[in-house]
Amino acid sequence: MLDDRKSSILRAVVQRYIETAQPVGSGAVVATSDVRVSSATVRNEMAVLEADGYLIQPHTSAGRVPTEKGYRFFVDSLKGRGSLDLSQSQQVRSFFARAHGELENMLRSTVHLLSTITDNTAVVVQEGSDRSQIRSVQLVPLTSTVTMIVLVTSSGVVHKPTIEVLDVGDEVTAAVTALLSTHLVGTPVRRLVDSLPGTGNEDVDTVAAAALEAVRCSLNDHAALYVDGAAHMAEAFETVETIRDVLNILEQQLVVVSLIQDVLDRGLTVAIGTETGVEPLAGCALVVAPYEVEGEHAGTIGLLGPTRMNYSEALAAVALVSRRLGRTLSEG
Amino acid sequence: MLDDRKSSILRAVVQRYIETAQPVGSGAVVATSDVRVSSATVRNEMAVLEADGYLIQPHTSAGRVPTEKGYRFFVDSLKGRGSLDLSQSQQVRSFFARAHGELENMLRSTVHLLSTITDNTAVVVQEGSDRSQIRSVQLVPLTSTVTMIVLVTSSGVVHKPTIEVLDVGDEVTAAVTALLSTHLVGTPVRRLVDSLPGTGNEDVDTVAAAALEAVRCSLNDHAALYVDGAAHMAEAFETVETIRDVLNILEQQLVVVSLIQDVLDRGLTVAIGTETGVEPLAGCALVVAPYEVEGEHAGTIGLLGPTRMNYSEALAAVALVSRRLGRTLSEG
DNA sequence: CCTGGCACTCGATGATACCGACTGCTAACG
DNA sequence: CGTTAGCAGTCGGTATCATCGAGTGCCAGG
Repeated sequence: MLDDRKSSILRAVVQRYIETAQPVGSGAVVATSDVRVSSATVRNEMAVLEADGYLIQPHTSAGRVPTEKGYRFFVDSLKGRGSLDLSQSQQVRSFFARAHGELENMLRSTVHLLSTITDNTAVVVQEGSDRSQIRSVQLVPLTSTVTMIVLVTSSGVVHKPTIEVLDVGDEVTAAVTALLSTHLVGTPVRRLVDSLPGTGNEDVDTVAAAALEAVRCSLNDHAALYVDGAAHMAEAFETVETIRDVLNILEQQLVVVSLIQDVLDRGLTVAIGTETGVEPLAGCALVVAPYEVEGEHAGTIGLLGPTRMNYSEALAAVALVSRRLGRTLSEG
Repeated sequence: MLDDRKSSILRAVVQRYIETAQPVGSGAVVATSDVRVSSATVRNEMAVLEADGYLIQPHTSAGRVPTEKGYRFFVDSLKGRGSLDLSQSQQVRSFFARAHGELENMLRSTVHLLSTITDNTAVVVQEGSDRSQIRSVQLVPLTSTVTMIVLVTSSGVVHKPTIEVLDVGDEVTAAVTALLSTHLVGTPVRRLVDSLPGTGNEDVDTVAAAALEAVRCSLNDHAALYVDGAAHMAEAFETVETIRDVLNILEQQLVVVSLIQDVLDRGLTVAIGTETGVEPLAGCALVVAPYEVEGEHAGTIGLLGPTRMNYSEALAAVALVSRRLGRTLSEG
């Protein structure tokens, strides 16, 4: 599509724009890229790139700014070649060397790490691992009418739905716990039984059915979202309206989770501007990478930044952290 | 301290400034307050108020803007008289009528409600209720070396610390679960036993001791923070720097939690600007109210906004929501 | 095809003037 | 003596205008 020289020029424009956030002129391209031609030639090429939709001019006498198409070309051309500087990868390494403990905390720290080293907003979506098993299930009465079911999966996720029960005694609770334990513990969460065999005790059967239903619900919704570094958004954009819009999106967990799953489903690792499909994120780009625990997809980590974010660094960071996170979680 | 007229004028200035975010001139005071004097008289009074530190002039030919001292006087003068409009209190009522379910979700929705009806950033700090009891404790092995302890308190909080154990069999896990259950269930979290009696089985004793220590740690830190509506900060301030600073603070859970506890300890319900003791919050005000579950302090809800926030509304909202939340949680 | 040169465009910057909101002061008034 | 009308003065905000310069498109010559 683009010959070598156009491609070099385009990459140089994007690179430079990412660094300076200022429109890039032909002179700057000659100074920073490896093309050995005059600025006049670059001007001619840039006019073509503009006609092809890779660049635009904010106004006649300004330099060029990349369009989404321009960013897309840039990102595609650097796939796989991202790199982190030493201190960053050092930080990641030492973090995962020290990392331990419970899943929730682990993800919370990971999202903080990712945000800190890249100066962007980081997100982690933890999905219900399809193949994880139920490790434990227990009914805990909280009040006379409310009982909490505590269910732990092998991936370390704790579910805690509540059900309303007309007060039954401790024996019933214990019986239901035993019944559920027998039939659920050890089974994969995706192959949850539809119903439980009757026990002859009506109270036990009623409570057990309600509990099973609550467990099913809880296992289905469960996709937890962790966000960190939203404050970086205030540095990335100049107008408060943009910041407000982006923060609003970030607070809608459902939107973010489905956005990320959608991006992943489309086989992308980077979604630029309107590619996200979320209108207020027009000025943003999202870089994602799934992580795997024991060979199974377990969640996704991502970085959200302005379209002029440092893609090379973001891709490398996301790739490294997802790999390390998966490995650490697999080790348990 | 201030005579009736000065106080009326000062209140009018603050009220007006809260509404318009513009410096308030003597003319505007005459138009909006109930003082029946000329603007010249108001000017004289305002000069005195400025000398006394209640107001400042951004520049010579502008109206007056309240100082922190001015806001403080205003807030003190309306204590207890806050009011919500009908649709807002209606929303609160219908929310709590429908509200049910598990504590974590409950608090998450509450903080969202509070943020929505007031158009400010809302926070909820859930503290470990001192008198809540341990309802259940169980060891759940996740991997061969990591075991999770799931502990549920009567307030519905689930603690889930992990410990590392050199692989012991299921019998040991079961024995430790039984041991801990016997000695912990039913005791208040603040009167946790120091040690457990020996059982003669060395593995059981070792694991039990580790588990007890982990439980103690987890029970001690536990103050969860919920934040919603941070996007409103982008509407409250005009400069991105301010927004960034405030968002940064909001992401530091520890700072926010101790800020709120500190404000409460000082017996305040409103902390204005530097009264918060957190430098980047100089332009913010915090309105807080504790909530009680079964007569015991269980946490705090708060609203964070610019110093020119609507205090009357905020005080009323925080008071109403904390009362309702406490009542709903007490019912279970 | 490339390039030096050149006229041109247009945002950014800065100077200048003007408007208007608001003040402080003073003198008059009840 | 407190209050008020009137008035001169202050100063930020806005509009106007000229200037500057970065960057462009185009053309003619290599």
